[in-house]
Amino acid sequence: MKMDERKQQILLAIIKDYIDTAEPVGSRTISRRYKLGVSAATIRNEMADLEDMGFIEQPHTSAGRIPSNLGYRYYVDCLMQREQLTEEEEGAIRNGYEDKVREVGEVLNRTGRLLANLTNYTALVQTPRMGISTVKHIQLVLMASGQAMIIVVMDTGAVNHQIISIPENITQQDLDQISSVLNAKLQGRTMGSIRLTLIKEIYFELAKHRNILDLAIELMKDKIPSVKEDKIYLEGVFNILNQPEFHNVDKVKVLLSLLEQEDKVKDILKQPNQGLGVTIKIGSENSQQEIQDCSMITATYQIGDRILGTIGVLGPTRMDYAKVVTVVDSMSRNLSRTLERILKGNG
Amino acid sequence: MKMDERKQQILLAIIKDYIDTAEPVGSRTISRRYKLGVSAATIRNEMADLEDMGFIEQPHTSAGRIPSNLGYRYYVDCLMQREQLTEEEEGAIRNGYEDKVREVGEVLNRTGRLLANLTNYTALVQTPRMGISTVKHIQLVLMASGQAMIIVVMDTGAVNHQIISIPENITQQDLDQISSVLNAKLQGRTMGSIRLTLIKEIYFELAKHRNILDLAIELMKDKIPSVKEDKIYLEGVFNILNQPEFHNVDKVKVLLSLLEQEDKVKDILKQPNQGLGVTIKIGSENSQQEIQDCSMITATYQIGDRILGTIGVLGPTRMDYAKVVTVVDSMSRNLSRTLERILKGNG
DNA sequence: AATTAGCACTCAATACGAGTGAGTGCTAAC
DNA sequence: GTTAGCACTCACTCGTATTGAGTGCTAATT
Repeated sequence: MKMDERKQQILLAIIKDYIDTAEPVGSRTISRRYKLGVSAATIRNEMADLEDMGFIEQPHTSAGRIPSNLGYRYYVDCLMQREQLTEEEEGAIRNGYEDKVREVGEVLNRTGRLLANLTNYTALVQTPRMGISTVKHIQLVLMASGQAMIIVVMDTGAVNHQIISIPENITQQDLDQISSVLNAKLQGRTMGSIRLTLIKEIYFELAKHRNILDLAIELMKDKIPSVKEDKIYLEGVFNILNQPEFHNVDKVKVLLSLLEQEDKVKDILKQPNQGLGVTIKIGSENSQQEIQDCSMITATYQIGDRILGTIGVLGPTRMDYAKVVTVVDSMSRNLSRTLERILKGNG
Repeated sequence: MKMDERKQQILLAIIKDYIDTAEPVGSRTISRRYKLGVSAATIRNEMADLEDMGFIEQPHTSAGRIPSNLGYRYYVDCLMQREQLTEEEEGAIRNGYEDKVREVGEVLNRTGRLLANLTNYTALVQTPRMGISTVKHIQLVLMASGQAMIIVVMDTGAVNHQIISIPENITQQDLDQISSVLNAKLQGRTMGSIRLTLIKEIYFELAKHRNILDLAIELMKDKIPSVKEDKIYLEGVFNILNQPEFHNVDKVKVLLSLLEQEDKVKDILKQPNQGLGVTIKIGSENSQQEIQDCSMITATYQIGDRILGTIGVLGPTRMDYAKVVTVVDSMSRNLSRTLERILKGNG
């Protein structure tokens, strides 16, 4: 069977209508609502063909058709025309980050909120991939005897801290000394670049201060590289409650408990990434069991040609692809630009 | 009408049964399930009285009775016996904080998780009220020309940071100088104690460095005191999905969108606080519209006789009060002890 | 050969009515 | 004061139409 012009138009009509109404759509509806110049009977015949080809399916015999995953796939690949942003939306994106926003964390946060608000689905924003941000400052603060806090500030504005155990006899002066050595050695470096050579340099530097040497080495080897840089900003989780497909509490529970598990959420975005541009995963194309009746639209953001991370929107397969693709694309470009401004602005 | 012994027993039976089953309970059920030594008919008569008195109500004519808010109130005030913790639960609370947990934030976090897990409702944990924690360290880091980050470490282990604008010509050396003055003046002080006298001291100290004086004063006056210390840890939000009263998505939506609004959540815990011990708010006793068919059980935690904050559990009015009261009480005491250990342990 | 009108058929959804059962209130007897 | 008995209520559950949107097939039409 061949996919001719008319079949395409009918498939398009079915998908558009279904995205709108969330109801199975029948031949009558199409012939009434869309001016295709043929009768319902003809449409019925074509629909039977489309079903044979696997693009649409029937929930039950006497119902209309709904798009299959394959149908959506054909739609986004061949039929869909991206929706233009309204001026309002364009404005919202453009003004999303007032210039006073300088912290990367804050930028990502706003990105998530905007994505969720513009699409009415759930937004996911990944922090920039480790290895791009560099250490700006390291500080050790004595909290109590035998306890210190280590604070690592990245040039992105990210701040990480953790409490660590130290020998009882270490003083704040000792810590200051270590801090200054660490700062001298690590400033401007990425986490990934902390290598043995550096550790040797530290060793050499502090060799005469045996009491703090071990601590310094430990920090270098274990504590600092373990600073976690990746995090997912989740926004608009509750938007799914507005979708008719989630009117039953059990489905909500499945999805929400997935989104509660941070590592699983990370996996969702950590798909082997297909280069630049917008990626669409439809239903069972998603590897995670729990979102196999959802679709994800993602896009990477970057500086130059270095990909930093991914942003995405998660919604039911019956999602407004035409719109979401535009929004995600536009937001990812804007995010790239904004990060470039912030990070290149620094030294 | 008088509340005699038997009425009490019947009310108690109704409430226990309803808490268990979430179904209206009838006279037959009571006479069968609870050995009161009287017939269903007698119970019916008593129930009619209890209804007149406002303690129970009927959803519709031919249904059993359910407790009214007033009924629950009478129950928790006069009838309820606190449930003992199981050994398991007691163990969980006791071991909730292994000794390696030294950060206040982490302690509060675990408190929330434990509360939610033990009760199967939603847990709310307020951070210790400003004014108790003292400044441990202040650090200024130059991020870019005209931009710096200010980091404030409290003795509780809380770390706050924000990006601020500074004059273009300020160098890291200038910032270090300010840092050291600020540290000298502020270490060991609470946020609340930053007063004009201190600012004058700074002024005196830095008078000869005109270029950084303004910045230092601004930090002291505006930036540092505005460090936000209060936050609510929310845990087990999705536990409400397991409650039959939230089987319909619209109710879920109302509650979840309330819990999304941080300031409203703060208000919930910020009720004028009734001294020590456990406080119970039932249904319409809550001031917030959205939780008028929920109950809140809260308790304060403190060091010595200084109240630091509140923890609480939010569930449907049909909540297992006997158990939750015990858990909340026990957790709040344990939290007080733990914080005491951490905070008094420091200098 | 493609299209369409017509028709029989399917089946979820809705409506309806009878039956069930848990519950009540009232009354009269204990 | 308590209880047995009874009539009554009313949500709930079935099973049985009824409806209506939808289909597939066939035969007539273009």
